[in-house]
Amino acid sequence: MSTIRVRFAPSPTGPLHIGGLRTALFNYLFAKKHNGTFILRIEDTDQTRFVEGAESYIKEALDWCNISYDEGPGKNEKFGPYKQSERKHLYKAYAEELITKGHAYYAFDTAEALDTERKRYETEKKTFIYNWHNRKSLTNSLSLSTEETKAKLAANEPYVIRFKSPQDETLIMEDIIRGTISIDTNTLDDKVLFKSDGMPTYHLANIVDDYLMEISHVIRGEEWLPSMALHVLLYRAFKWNAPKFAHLSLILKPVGKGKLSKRDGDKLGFPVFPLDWTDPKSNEVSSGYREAGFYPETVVNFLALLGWNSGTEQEIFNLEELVTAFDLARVNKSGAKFDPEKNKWFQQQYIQQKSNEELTENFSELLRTKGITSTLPLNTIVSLLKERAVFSKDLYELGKFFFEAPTTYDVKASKKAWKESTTELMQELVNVVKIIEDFTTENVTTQIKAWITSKEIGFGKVMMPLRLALVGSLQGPDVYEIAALLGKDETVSRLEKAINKL
RNA sequence: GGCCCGUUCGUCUAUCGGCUAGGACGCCAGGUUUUCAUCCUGGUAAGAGGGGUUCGAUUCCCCUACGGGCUACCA
Repeated sequence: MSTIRVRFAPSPTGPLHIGGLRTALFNYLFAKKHNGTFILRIEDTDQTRFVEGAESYIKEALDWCNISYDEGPGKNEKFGPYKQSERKHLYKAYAEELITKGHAYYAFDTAEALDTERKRYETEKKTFIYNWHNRKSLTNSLSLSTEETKAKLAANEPYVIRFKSPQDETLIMEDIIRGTISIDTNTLDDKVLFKSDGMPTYHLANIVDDYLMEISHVIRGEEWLPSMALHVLLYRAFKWNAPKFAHLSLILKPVGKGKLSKRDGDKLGFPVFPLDWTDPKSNEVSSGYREAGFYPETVVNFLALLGWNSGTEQEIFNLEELVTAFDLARVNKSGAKFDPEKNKWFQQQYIQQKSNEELTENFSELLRTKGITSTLPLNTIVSLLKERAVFSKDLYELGKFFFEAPTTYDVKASKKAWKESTTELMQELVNVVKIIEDFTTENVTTQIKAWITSKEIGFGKVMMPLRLALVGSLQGPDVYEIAALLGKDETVSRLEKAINKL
């Protein structure tokens, strides 16, 4: 059995998008499933698009999700460095090797010249492709004589190195997810491999590094599918064994057309980034899952199920379970729309799994930031509130009546609960409450129930206004529990307040 | 425009030629909780269209439509 080595290779041009996070996750799951190695490589060959802080953001996001890499920048650098900018010196020799072997050539066309060509083709309703059909009429080492080329190089004229894509061939390729893909090489572009600024393009750097780092499987987004032919051809030109490829479908926006974008999150009010991100130039803030209150388990689980399923009816998976169940062959071919509602459902499932202790800790911290101190048993309150919460921050809204008496009463609820005779009834209830000796949930329950029964009236006539007086609305946990937790004095005081106000 | 990929309930998906097309989210109804939420039960809703191949197609092939991606000296 050969060793499995996969890599996640983002470029640090901004915050990691959840689509990228899913690619990282699938790579990680595949590696762990097969006892392989998961590598992080930073692809920063485009200096003009470099964004400060993006690399550390990527690392932090992976870390938050518990997706740990075995090799990467600053970690276990066996095949390092793991940043392409630090590998700059490596690539040119490979590009030149290709020229020597006749698989690449120098091109001296200026950006303006190419632009003019493109425009000319456009007016003729044709597509401009730099390849076999027009190489000879453009300025490159294939159209120029050896002497002319040498002269240009000697004169330090700017040049790029282009791949000489083959003619009249149907390339048959295999993708683990998509099966057989075929392409006519005549439709291929002579892609730039080496730029005039001395840096390789993605294509060259990617292939060279995957080879040098002994990558066995390339798992990446569908946006790379059109480049697969070039990459396969490059491996062939170098006489290297190509890794296996798997192209993941994209995550689409919830409504409308197109792939999920940063804007969608802002518009529909859900995060599309793992962590908050402040753009260093515009100071614009994009909100992240972490800060929105989602658990990393939620994000991982939800993302895993977007485009993959285990074939069983299980939907809740932790990371270890995902590793065990994961199979690239069960990844879907088609794009998946992002569904914020289902995302929320996963979060709710996970908060229900949390222990009361952990949630109580979150809760007391939340109260501290709100400046609320209380002697009430927080863990009991949390256990009552938990099933109503989706995020731990909900606990505050859900339970704030425990700490402050209602100042207003929900209008609709008042109408429903507080009738003509209620005031008198509540006054009577105050006296009943006052004589309860030991103010436990049990005693409160039995004694109020006994009184209601003796009055021979419906329970709703008492319980609803009582709830309204204690909570301010017709919501929340069991009324007797609430009363017992608040204590006799507070219960009486809130009842009297309601009697005055309603 | 060209090239490549895709297409099952509104959404995520199961089905690897023979099913009353299953599950989940959402939504609706009922029950439990004398409130709300949770929970339970039930309901709603799908094979893009047209041709083939086959005894039989959601499943295999072709065409069309639609969706997506790519089409930079960006990744």
